Amino acid sequence: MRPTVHHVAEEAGVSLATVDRVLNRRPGVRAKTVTRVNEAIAKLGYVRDISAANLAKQRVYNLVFIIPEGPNSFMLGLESELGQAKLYSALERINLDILKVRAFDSDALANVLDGLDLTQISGVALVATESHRVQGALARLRQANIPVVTLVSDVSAAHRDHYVGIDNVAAGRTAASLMGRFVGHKPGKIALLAGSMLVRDHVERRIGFEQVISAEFPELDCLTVQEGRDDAMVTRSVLADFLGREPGIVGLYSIGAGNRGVIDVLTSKPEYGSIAVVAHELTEHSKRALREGVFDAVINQDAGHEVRSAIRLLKASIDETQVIAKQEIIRIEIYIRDNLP
Amino acid sequence: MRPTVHHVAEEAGVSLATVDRVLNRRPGVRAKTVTRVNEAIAKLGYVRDISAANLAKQRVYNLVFIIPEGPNSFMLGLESELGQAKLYSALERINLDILKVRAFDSDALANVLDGLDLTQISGVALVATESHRVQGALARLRQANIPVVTLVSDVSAAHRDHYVGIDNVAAGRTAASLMGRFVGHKPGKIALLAGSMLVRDHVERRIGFEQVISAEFPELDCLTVQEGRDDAMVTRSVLADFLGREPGIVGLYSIGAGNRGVIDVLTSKPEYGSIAVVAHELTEHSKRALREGVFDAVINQDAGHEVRSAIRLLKASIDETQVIAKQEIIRIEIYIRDNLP
DNA sequence: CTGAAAGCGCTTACAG
DNA sequence: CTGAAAGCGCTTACAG
Repeated sequence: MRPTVHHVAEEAGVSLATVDRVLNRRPGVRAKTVTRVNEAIAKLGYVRDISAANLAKQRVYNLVFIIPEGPNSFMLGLESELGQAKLYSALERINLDILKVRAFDSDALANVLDGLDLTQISGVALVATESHRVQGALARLRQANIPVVTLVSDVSAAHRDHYVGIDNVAAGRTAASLMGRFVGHKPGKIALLAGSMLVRDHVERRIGFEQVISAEFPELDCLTVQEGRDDAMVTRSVLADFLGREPGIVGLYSIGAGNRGVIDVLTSKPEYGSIAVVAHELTEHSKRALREGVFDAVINQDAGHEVRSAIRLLKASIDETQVIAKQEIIRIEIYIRDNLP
Repeated sequence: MRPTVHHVAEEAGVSLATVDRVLNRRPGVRAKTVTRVNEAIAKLGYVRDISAANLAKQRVYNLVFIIPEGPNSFMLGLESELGQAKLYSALERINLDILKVRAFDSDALANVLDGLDLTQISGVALVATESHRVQGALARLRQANIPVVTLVSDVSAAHRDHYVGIDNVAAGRTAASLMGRFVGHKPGKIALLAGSMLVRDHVERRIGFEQVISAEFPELDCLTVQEGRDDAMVTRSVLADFLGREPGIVGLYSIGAGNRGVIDVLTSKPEYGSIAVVAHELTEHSKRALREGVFDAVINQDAGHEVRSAIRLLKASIDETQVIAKQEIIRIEIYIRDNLP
């Protein structure tokens, strides 16, 4: 049988209240008593039963998720996963608040962060757009002992406790290796289409992509990055123009969102059918594009996994417990027509 | 505030004990009283706090995992994940027992299943080798109301509650699509190497693979399947012989385990360097093979995810609660050199 | 067929 | 600085 606080109290010759004080590092216990209790804990191999503790405390975890608003399918998917998570989290005394903020707008993000009532919040997860103000706001949270997790798009490591997302340089390299093989060593130009070069994830994917193309597929030539603002409408006109005026394109790497716009353009002219396409994020649109042969591969990160992982990491920070490291690694998933979920 | 048993009792005008009887469907309550309590539950939207219930019950979940023994790296990985899971599961009153049985030996498996003490067990997960006797043994478990989950290799759906693993036909199709692209539409022969044609997963992968090759890459010719018993030594000699006597092989699909043997043979002669290779399961060996360009792609299923999923599914069956369906889907993962975890 | 009281492992005022 | 008692939401003998 697992030892309980009662066993520890008896072993240390103190009361339950004192054991509890030591366990929770509350002040007002003599150093000598602390030592006695800690020795008893070590001797018995006592491990606290967190659910019993939470029951007694009537603890509630108030977690705030801040995500970009707008018609980006991936972010809508993330939001829907958060909705799902909200339902079952309630059973574990976890409250999820979802706040939306303008995409790519670091000031708007900083405003939301600054507006949080720190006395009401146990942890924060955010899809970051980095800026000096955002960094300051995050520092304030962490000073208040509120754990911060970045989701999908990171800030520099000093300003958050964890990053939940993929290694975007590696994702770009992965895209490039697939692209090179799909094109099949015939020379040509590669079009690059991103949401914005202001967010770290898109920048990093591009870096990884160009690394591998220049090192291993020198016959391919990466053109200047076009920006579609992760918006299907903008993407459509930007890409249509670009393909119209650049002949000899054999491959397209769609770094960001806006896949609907990409698909519209690619299916608008028969000659675009031969372009090898690697895109990001599995959505209903990109799944269909894979099935119909418009896209050749999609690199994905599992939004549901990311949401659950962020929740587990925040809760573990708050409880000061361990997570299972391998469970929290977000994989760079490759999808082709045949392994769609 | 969430309603509790106290609120339900008051609303229904009964005692806590009676509420508890209804909640747990215990006998000895008048039908009329049952209705009153259920109405109160519905009216208040009461949801039982499982951790409080488990605390009161001092409930322990005894889960048995049955996996094949032997030097198969994937199964050793699965075992190590089970070891990990054992550590943290203890915190949630879950006991894991790991039983090992000879690989591909359905009688040995049936013997272990028949030997289980059904009064001591809450749930069973097994890597299945199917047979009539195994089916019978599983039926006996399920009659005793013990949930059964198959892991990695399935039996027919009537004999288990859940299957935790990938769709192996789709995995085979995925391997074929990659193979076809990697070979690059030049004609040639494809070698197929499996562990055993007695296990469903290997049979299914082969079916999927040949479907896609014959439909979409008619220039490729699949040769007779060789069996390596998921053993590196056996695999090595079988494959070396085979490649020695079959000229014109442009691709190799390694359906099962025994990757070490495959790597040894492929690196033994320079002319094998041009063979496109798709294999299964990410292990230290196959990762190295990807990095060094010996393998072109590896199809993987995440053993850690499978173990955790099996535990969650068994626990949910026992508690009669819901799981998050999407979290329990095991993905057909594709790894190339660039997206290794 | 039903209920009052004690207990699961932990925490929290309150008293001293 | 320390302890006795009550309580978190649920379940379990025991009594009637």
